[in-house]
Amino acid sequence: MTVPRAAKTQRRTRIQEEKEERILDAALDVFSSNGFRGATIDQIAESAGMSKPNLLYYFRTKEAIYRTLLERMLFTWLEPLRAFDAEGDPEAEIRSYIRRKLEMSRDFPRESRLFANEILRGAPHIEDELAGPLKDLVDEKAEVIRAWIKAGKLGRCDPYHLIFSIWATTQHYADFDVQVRAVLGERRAGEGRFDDAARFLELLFVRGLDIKSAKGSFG
Amino acid sequence: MTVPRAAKTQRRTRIQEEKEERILDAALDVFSSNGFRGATIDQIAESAGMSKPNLLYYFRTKEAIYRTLLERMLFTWLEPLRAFDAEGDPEAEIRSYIRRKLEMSRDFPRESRLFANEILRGAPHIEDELAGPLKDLVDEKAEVIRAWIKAGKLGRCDPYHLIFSIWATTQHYADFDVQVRAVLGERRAGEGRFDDAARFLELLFVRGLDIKSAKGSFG
DNA sequence: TGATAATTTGACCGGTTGGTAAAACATTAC
DNA sequence: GTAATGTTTTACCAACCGGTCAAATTATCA
Repeated sequence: MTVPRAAKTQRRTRIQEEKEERILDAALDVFSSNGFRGATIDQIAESAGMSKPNLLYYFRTKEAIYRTLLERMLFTWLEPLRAFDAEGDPEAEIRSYIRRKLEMSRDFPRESRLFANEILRGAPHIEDELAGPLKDLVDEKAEVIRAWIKAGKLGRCDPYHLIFSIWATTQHYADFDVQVRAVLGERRAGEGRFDDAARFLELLFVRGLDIKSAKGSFG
Repeated sequence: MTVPRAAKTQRRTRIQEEKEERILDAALDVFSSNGFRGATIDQIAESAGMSKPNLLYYFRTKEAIYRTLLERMLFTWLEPLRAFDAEGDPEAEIRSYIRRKLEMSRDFPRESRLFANEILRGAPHIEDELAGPLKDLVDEKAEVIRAWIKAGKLGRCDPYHLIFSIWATTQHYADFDVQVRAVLGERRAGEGRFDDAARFLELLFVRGLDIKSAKGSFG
């Protein structure tokens, strides 16, 4: 029998681990730039340097690849928000949250686009994830922000929309990259635009939220 | 001969106009929620209440429908930015720009998602539009903002990233609607979230940009 | 080395999809 | 009414696509 077909009980051979990684990387490329429906197994297989049946030996279906990718991505996507610390200084926390999210857009644009794609389509694969773990986490952090407001460390504002606006502005640089590049033109072609964005966004939020820093302004 | 096939010379029959409109509306539904590749002609045809060959009598290809939709959408999408007035009061202009964009997210979410989809895919159909007309318009408005800054009406900041951040935050409510709803839960289920968003965003930007209003604070 | 299990390949299949051909049907113009 | 033009339908096709199968090949290990 040749049943195992990747991860039946646990990770088996070194070759399995290696190939699966190559497939996932190729799939991330293809899915993030073509969407689930727009991606073909042949494309992924070719990009991973193997034949379609060979790829299907490691992942039984296209869906299986996609789901694996989504799972991994969701975890890292939430990492920065998890790091948001109630004990920390509001200004420092918000600044570093913005910076972290911006770094993710710079370093993992494919993951960001994969996520954007899924959400655009109505999140058919992760609706439970959104209404469950994500909502809980956001609720928790919103409470932190609300406490800061009550303590007078922050101007009054809706913490949910605050979080949304940080997500939106930072992910924009990954998801709408083509547009950003087209508009900026040759000016600041390289990674410089991420530094500019960080500067602008930190200023916008720190000032806009009327944050009273414990240790005064950094700048 | 039955050659005309929709708009050979000019708009001909009333029936043509009517059917084309129905097709475009159905196509907007289908394209915006499934992407170009994910949409099928059959789906569009069914949603428009006609047979596939009948639909193809009005638009020769799937591409043709998509292009028509994109063209229309781009025009209205840029409308709010065009309305941005150099002569106006900075605070009023930025407030109304935010409000207008937010209204577009509320009233035309399908168009917003169609656009987001196209950009996510690398804007294959509208790259010229982005690097040409869009860039020119943004350059022009960035100059306006820069002038306001020079005149001391606005704190120093990068006008391009300012525009990006308004785009991002406002379109977020259309493009990431599922996520927004999931996180907000039953709380503020209806259209109320747009009012909350408007309140938050206007506050964030007016304060964050350190705008010195001619007529003092509105609130 | 040989047996056993893991991996890879080529050939194939059924369903879907974008699009066509041609004839039937409806509408309008005279 | 009838001829010309505009519209709709039925039947169809070729390419693509997700996935299977069985045989061939390679790696592992006693």
